[in-house]
Amino acid sequence: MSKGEKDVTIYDIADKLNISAATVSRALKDHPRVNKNTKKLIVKTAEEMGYLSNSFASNLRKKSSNIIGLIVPRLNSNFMADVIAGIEKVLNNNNYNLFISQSLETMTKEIANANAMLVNRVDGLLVSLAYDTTNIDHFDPFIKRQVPVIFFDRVFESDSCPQIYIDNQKAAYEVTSHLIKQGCKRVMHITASQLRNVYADRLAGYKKALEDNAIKFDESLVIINDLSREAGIQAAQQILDMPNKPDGIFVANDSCAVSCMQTLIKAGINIPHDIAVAGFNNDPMTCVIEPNLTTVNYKGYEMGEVAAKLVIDRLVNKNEFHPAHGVILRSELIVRESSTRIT
Amino acid sequence: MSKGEKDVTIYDIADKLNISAATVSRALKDHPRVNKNTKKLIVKTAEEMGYLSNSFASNLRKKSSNIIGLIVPRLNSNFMADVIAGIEKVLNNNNYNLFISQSLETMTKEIANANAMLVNRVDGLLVSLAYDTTNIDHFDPFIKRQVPVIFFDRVFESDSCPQIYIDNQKAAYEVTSHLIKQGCKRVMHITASQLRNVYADRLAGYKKALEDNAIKFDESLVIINDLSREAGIQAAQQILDMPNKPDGIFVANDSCAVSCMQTLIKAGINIPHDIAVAGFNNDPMTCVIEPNLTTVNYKGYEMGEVAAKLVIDRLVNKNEFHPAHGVILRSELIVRESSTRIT
DNA sequence: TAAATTTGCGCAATCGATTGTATTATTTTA
DNA sequence: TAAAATAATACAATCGATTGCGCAAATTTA
Repeated sequence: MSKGEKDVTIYDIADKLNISAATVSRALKDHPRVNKNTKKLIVKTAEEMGYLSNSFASNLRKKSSNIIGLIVPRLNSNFMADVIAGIEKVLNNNNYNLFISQSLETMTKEIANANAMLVNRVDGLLVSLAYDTTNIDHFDPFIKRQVPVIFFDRVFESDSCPQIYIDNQKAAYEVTSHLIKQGCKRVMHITASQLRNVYADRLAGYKKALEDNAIKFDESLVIINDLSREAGIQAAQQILDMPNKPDGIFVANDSCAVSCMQTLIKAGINIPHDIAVAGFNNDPMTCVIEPNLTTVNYKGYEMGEVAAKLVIDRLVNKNEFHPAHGVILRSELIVRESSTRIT
Repeated sequence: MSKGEKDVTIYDIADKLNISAATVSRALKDHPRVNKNTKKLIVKTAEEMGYLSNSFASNLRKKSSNIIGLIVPRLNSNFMADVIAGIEKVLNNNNYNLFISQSLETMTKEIANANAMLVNRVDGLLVSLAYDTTNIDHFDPFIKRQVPVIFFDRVFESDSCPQIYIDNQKAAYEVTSHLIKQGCKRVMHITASQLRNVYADRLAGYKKALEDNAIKFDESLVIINDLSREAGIQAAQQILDMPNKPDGIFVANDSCAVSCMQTLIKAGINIPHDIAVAGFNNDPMTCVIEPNLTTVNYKGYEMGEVAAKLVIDRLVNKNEFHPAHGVILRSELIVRESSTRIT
């Protein structure tokens, strides 16, 4: 099988140069106590011999992997792509690698992912929770081992883990208020699992806006589903069957909002005049659908950066997490035609 | 710093039970030469003590990581999400983990990613190439070390690496033929870097279809860009400036096709009657744009599965790669309103 | 019942890099 | 020039799991 020449080790280099492996090791990591010329020679020889440091050995000895784990619900969104880009930038600058996995919105897979991260001994963990995660016991082993765990976007209240998110309640309040200002009297809200802060807070913001506008909260105007495209179609059908239809809809994500809109439009509903619609996330899709979708924008890239900086700060600079665990990032309402009645 | 109790090792378990570490090690991996009762006791004790196998030590000794690397141009597409899901399913079933990274379409980052994979000693590597990758020298170290490298979708001709892709030429031929059948006489083609098989083959298929329909190939009807949304807008503007406009456009990906269409429509062009349009990939967006976009569908999930199975087969079953290196998967033309003139 | 197997377990080397503690060579200081 | 300080290198233990080999006990076979 392995006709391939054996991997070159620091011992091979040491033998060749008649020096000790310790010096080779130190030279390769630019230790100050090694003579400059020796260093140069060693580095050159290592290169010539095709040396590749064995990270297993190194990690074993150093008890660290320089790998940060990332667990997200899904990868196929622009938001997550931005988050990842932000994380990668910071990690690369600090010589850390990223281990990515997706839970596909299930706690089961999230647990499996966490275990994989544990076994592969990541030095830190960044997490955005799945829909149905009811507790975060699966992250306890990390905390016990002093591996920093940081939640972003879909966070979980925990004293041991910092959290990064936007003010979802405020954002939802703004969306709902905006719809009301456009003349909506019966605003519907479509959202997902109330286990997740992002959806619970958005519902809270929605309720608060109703309240502040003296509109009575109507339970029948709230739909909780998985915010998938299919769910959007179903929700639309449900709306079409309603005798007393809403005149505004605030959907907690864009792809669901879009499919819902499409279905409504096909059924002859005029948007925004019969029903005004708003989404959340500012997905590229929002500018493809006609009329363009009002939505909430927030910067995934920045969120990724902040999360990564927090871990790095903890790992590299040995800083304890700031006592105030929450970092709240900015978001903005983007008004487009799907909700514009007054011009 | 680390007040956390030290990690439990097999030696701790061995001491506690007054047996050897060798037996503990064997018991934990269910070695047949260990008594069933001893095994049970060891497993139970390990659990109680909160034992976690140290993969560094294990990997060092076994010279394998059980990690497969994945390098893709971008993560934020539905196609890639499907691919990844397919890969993960197969890998999980075989007790392998996945290490994901994105090149963001640049060779520089692709090389950096490859090096990270090398350092972290993945057991196998799955790759879809960036736009501007001109050679695959950065994968040589893997091949030298007998680490299987498999290309999918955006492949590179190489004797050492199997390739999985669709028949892009045929698919493009079908798209172009379809447009011609709808009455198009001047079909434009918008595509990307001809370094990549997918785009070179699509151009070839486009040319072949023209030829077979006795239409002379016109260089000025081919635009090569990066197929981004912005590029689609630019391309549309370029078209609008043309004195002799095309009456059909075949774009090599959907998001570019969509933004191009949007721009054309805004300028008063009627699609499909003035210009018929077709894309590639069957992104969800194709059913959001009006008129819905004709496109080519191919199954990312299956492609991921096949790629992963190939590595696993090589690693687990020690099978050499099949002499016929290419696996060609099925694709299908999906005709929608953006190109339907005849009904 | 003696011989041959099989079962169960331990010894000790090994994987390759790191690092605290010598040790030797060189330079500086007194 | 001897003593002290510094620079450069080497020694050897260590990280924790794996595994070939050996040995004893238990079981089977003849």
